[in-house]
Order: sequence, then structure tokens, then C-alpha cells
Amino acid sequence: MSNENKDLYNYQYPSSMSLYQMMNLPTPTPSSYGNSCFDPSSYSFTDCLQSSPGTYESLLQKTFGLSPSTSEVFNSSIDQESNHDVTNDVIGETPTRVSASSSSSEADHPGEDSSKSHRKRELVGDGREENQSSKKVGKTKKNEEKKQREPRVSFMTKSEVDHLEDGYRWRKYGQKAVKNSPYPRSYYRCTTQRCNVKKRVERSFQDPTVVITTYEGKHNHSIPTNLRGSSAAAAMYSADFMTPRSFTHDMFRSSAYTNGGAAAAPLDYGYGQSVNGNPTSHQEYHHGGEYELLKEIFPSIFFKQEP
DNA sequence: CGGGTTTGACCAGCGC
DNA sequence: GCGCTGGTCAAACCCG
Repeated sequence: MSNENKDLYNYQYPSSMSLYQMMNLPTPTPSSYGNSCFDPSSYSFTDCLQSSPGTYESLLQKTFGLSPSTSEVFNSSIDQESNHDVTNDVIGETPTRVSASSSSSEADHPGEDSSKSHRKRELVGDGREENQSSKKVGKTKKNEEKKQREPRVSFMTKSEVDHLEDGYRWRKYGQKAVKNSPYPRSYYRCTTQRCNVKKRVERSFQDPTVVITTYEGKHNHSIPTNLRGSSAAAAMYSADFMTPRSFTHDMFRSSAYTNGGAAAAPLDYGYGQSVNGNPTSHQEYHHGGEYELLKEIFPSIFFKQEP
């Protein structure tokens, strides 16, 4: 398990560096968010789910004309550089940490599931695995890849459903109990051939109504048009509140690093629910790289699908 | 029957 | 070296 994940799930945060420093953002004061929503000392948001005036929710409403409802996306972040720990975003006492390392190997070999395919290659010649222990070969190869992680985007969504429909087809390949959490984590892979995007879905034990979704990798294809969720996906992307205007570069620039409104919105809209955000920094954060990354991970956001 | 899910086992990495 | 934990595999099972 990586340090990154430990940071995420053990709720331990670096003391030498503030969240805002890591994010290259101005350090806010608690009062800037109202209702003591954010505690800079512990990087925790306490009452953000019941968002209050002056919170990110109101910002969303003001900026994007979004209104809150039952399901609320309230955080997302991107792991900018996963070779070392990046950010720990804590919301509602539920941290979200995201890693987004650009994977050179993935860039060089798009559509190849680095972890899985390499593991497969270690199987015996006839294509079948010799035995379970034989699968552990190739440690060197794994080490080589280790530093080159897929870009990751994670966000938290307030939803009753664990697996949110995002327009893509996913196949569940595993489920694990998570330490310190009564809720299991599910592992999904994009079922599209040669697409190696994975995502993890887990429920926050601090707030069971919150689903933490982490995407890893970039889709090398468009949203399937012949899946059951496609209509919903198409609808959600073409919904009134999801007009291109409301999902612009500016939106990502202003939110990609500091909250999850943008990245998480599509999932939320998929359930006909609106967006709510946590108050983080309202400062615009420009980072072309993340925008491009988000664009690749969520192409449908940027290329609105017509029904 | 094909595709998805469940589930137990294995593996890798990390900290002590 | 050992134990812990996250991540993955794959057989068995389920379902339309």
C-alpha cells in the first residue's frame, strides 16, 4: 500500500506542510468559510455537508447556477505528483486525496493496462497461470512501473448509490474491506477493450452518505453509446445546468484543485442531483495540466453529447 | 451462453 | 524478517 493511500485512509496529514501550501493556495482563516466549516489545524471540514451561506455551495450557485439537492458533490482533487505525497483534502472529516501522476508508460502505450497486462505476461507460456505463486514474478518490472502511476482524480459524492453512473461501462474486479471503515471498497475497470481506466468506489465511514470515487487513468475512447446508462449520461451532459457554459475551462481552473464541483458534477448529474461543494479556496487556480487531465478523464464533460 | 459479480487467495509495498 | 493492508486475480456463481 502506498503512502498516498495511507494518507487518505488513515487520516494522517503532514504537519510540516499545510494543505494550502501543498496546493499552492492562500491559507484561509476559519471564518472565511463560515460556520467553522474548515479547521485549518486539522484540515477538516466539519459541517460542510450542511452547507451554509458563504460556502462553496453558494459559490457554485452563484457561479454556475447550481442548486443543492439530495446528492451533493463536495470534493474532488487531483494528485498532481504522486511520486511523493501530494494533498490531503479533508471534507466532513473525510479526507480525499488524489494522486495524479502522469504516467509516461501509459502515455507511451495507451490502452495497455499496465498493472494487469504486465502481470499477465508473467504467466506461463501456455497462457495459463502455473499457479498462484508464479504470479509474483516480475517484481523488477513492477518496480519500474511503480513510479509511473496513472493520473488520478478522486472526489466525494453524496449519494445513496455506491456505483455512480458516469456513462462508461465498468466491470467490478474486486472488493476489499478497508481498514478503519465498515464499508468495503470496490474496484472497477473500464470494460472497453484496451482501455485501462480503473476506479475505486468506497463509502466514507465518517459519513455513510458520502461516496468516494477515485478514477485512475484516462479513457482512450468516448462514452459508449449502447449502454443502459448512456441515455442518462447523455441526458446529464446535455441537461440545462450542464450546458457548455457551466462546464467551461474556467470552472475547472477554479475548482479542479480546490474542490470537486467540476469533476464530480457529471456523476452527480447522472442521478439528477445537484452539486454542492465544500468551501475551499475560492481563488482561481490555473493549472493547464490538470485541465488537460480532467479533459481526458472526463471527455464528455468537455464535449457535450447530444441526445 | 455471455457478461457481470462475488469472494477467497495471493502479491507487493511499507513500516516497525 | 514479519505483519499489515491495499490491490489484483480468477474460479465459482449469478443473471438476463
